[in-house]
Amino acid sequence: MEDQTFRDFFLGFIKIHILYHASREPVYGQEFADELRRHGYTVSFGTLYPIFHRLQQKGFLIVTHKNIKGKIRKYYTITREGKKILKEAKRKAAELVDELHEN
Amino acid sequence: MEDQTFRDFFLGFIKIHILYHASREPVYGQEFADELRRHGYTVSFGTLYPIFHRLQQKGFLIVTHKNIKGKIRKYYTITREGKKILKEAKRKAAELVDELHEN
DNA sequence: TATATTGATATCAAATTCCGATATCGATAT
DNA sequence: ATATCGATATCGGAATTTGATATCAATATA
Repeated sequence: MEDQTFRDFFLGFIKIHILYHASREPVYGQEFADELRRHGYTVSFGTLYPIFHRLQQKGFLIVTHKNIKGKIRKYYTITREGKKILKEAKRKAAELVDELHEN
Repeated sequence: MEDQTFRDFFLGFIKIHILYHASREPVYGQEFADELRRHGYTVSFGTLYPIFHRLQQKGFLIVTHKNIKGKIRKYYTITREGKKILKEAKRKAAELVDELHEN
């Protein structure tokens, strides 16, 4: 179960995942797609890269280029602003889970 | 803190909230907007109503019209299909929260 | 009888986002 | 030269989001 009729439910989750990982260590797109797949999310690069770009453009991530064996990788790291959103996301996600488990 | 630079992070949360409430009792738009506001989400009716419509169209909700003191209300209730998504959402949300709280 | 009010849903057009497919990039291997 | 490899970028069509505005049906009021 994971298809196009309800992917939009989880796009926010994916964005939060990105912020979280980028708060722990620099992340780049290709690797992150695998990480997401491991968590059961499927997302194409046509979706993923623009998300990275927007998060950067909005000031939640910063990027550094790294040349790895001749391949350019763009590593993203969270910013102070990004951390604020992440914190808010943490709170809201916890609240959601609590509510979902009320009797 | 809750503005248009990161609303998209939480639109999925809102949709899950809808499914959850519609699994407990019939819900309608106007009332639900208040409920969301209580939870710290701001969303206009131009966003909210189309979400209800799509959830219904995709078979996750069913609607019944009720005439309350002359005002028509559209009460939405979750379907079997909707419950499946809700269950999946519950699992994914819990997983997200767990991950966010890892050291 | 008209019209204002009230609680509610519907829809519009512009902007943004999503998506799969396809292109591109830079270095190394053949 | 060109094929391959790991990676990022972008295209155009579709779908979603948004604030603003319209509409609806009944009742209250003038």
